[in-house]
Amino acid sequence: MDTRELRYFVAVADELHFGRAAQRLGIAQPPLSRAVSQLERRLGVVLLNRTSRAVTLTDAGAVLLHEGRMALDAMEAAEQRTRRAAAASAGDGGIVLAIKAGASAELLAKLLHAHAAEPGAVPVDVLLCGPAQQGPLLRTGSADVAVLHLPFDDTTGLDTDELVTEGQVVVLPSGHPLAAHRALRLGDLADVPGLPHPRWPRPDGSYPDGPGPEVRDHTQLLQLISLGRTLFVAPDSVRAQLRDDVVAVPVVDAPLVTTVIAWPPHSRSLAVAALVRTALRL
Amino acid sequence: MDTRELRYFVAVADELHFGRAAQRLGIAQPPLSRAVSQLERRLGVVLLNRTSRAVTLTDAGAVLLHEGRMALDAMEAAEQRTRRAAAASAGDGGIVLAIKAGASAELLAKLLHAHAAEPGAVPVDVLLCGPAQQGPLLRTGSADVAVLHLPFDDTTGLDTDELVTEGQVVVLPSGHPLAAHRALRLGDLADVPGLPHPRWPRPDGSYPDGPGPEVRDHTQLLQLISLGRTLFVAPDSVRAQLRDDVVAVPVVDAPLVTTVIAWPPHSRSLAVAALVRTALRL
DNA sequence: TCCGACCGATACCCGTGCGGTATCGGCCAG
DNA sequence: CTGGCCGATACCGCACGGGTATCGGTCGGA
Repeated sequence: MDTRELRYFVAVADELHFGRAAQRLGIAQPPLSRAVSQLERRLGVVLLNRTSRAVTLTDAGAVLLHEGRMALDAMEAAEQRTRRAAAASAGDGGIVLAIKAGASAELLAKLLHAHAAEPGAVPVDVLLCGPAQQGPLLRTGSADVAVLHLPFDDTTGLDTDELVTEGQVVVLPSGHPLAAHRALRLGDLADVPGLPHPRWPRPDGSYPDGPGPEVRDHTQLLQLISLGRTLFVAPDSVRAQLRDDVVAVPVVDAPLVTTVIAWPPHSRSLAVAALVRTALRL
Repeated sequence: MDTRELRYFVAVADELHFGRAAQRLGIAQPPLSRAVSQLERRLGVVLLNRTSRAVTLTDAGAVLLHEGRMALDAMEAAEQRTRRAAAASAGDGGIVLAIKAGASAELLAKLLHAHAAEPGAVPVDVLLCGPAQQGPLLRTGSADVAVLHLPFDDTTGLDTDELVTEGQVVVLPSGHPLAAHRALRLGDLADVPGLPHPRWPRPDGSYPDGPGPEVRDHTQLLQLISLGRTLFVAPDSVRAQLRDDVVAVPVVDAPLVTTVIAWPPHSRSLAVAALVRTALRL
């Protein structure tokens, strides 16, 4: 199977529309139709049910969409890591650590400090990324190690070690009535008048519908909270970054958040192994 | 990156010889040279150091060999699983379980029996394979679930659950002086006169050098043992399959063998999940 | 009921690029 | 110094991918 055919099929399966998929791929529609039916002929499997009004996935098509995405990720990972290996042996660039921007700041600082103190430590490039981006970055080879947070991030197919587990707090405007409580429950936060939950961008950049404000980063978020426009549930450790115009109140029934360090399962990099070892000693 | 170029590069990196690699791929040598240097140009990375007498891998080339193998496995897995998904929804064929031929026979029988008793159980095709083949079969999508044995099999990149842990025994001809012992150590078995360790075939079918007899399966092996030509160290559970012309003696310092059930980390198959659940209940 | 819009498939043409053969250039052995 | 080995280069023919034009089928609205 060819990557081209697979990329084409994934685009069609995503869009369920040959025209839009062709546009996304930057080609015309007829070659796309041809390539997909050629793939079906090669596999001997019907992947899509087409009518002139709708395109739907068959069971086999759903499998290929899922498995094919992994395979394309693996291809991209091979390419990225090869490029980075070449850059590394040319002397510039070290290993890349991906972490959600604004998360586990203190832990990250301690980790980088401890790592730098090791003899023969490889330089670490920190890649601050959006929510739930660390896993894909690892899987596509754009990063060598990542810090991620269960149960939010998906670790399937990655090797991990646990670093810390913590409860969650809700961050509220300091003047708000709820801020006076010693503890809260998720039910108390579901429909607070005037404090809707914020809306984060999806991977494709669009925002879900809802009443809350659209946010892109933590600075923006904290400002919106201090303005009394929204609230925010996050792990305990965000407290270290809060100023006194906002208040953190424990949420007793929020799921525990486990911070883990993760790497691709077949990693052979000694540098990654050393960094993980350092992290586990913290 | 194209699968064709990657397959070509992997072949050259394996053989470290363009001519042999071309032969293995079934093409002439010049297109192969061209494809590999085109890949290098596309990546902007030197993968091979060539002289007219020898070809060696660069660091980046070693990375691409490793990562590229994984990526090609993933591509093949996508293809295989799609084909099998189509066959499954056509009604024929169930999930494929890979297990080393002759290993954990009793456990396998219990598992299959328990699974068959479940309501709505999917049929299970058992794929008996050679040593250390289960991992690759899972990774290339030829199997959905496998039983493997630590520390012999490589589980990197697979999700696993432990089933049982057991010690090892040495299987000896019943008349042999060592057979009278209650327990033995690995050191006692290293150089037993007249009883060299058997030689198993490598994945490519060739045999390593050594004094022991070449063996291909357990029947052959047991026959050679009863003939007094070799001995064999294996997990406790092989005892169930022994006849009285051979004797099993515990090896006290042999590594413990853990039997695990494994599946690809991103498996979404409910049938696999059900089989794993059944296995854990045993 | 019919027309128009939408959507995927088909027909046909053109250019890129893959694979083949022939040959070159460098390197070690005898 | 020469023959043999090995990878690179040169050149050619054809298959295949991508483009435009068009068809066939289906739904919605007048």
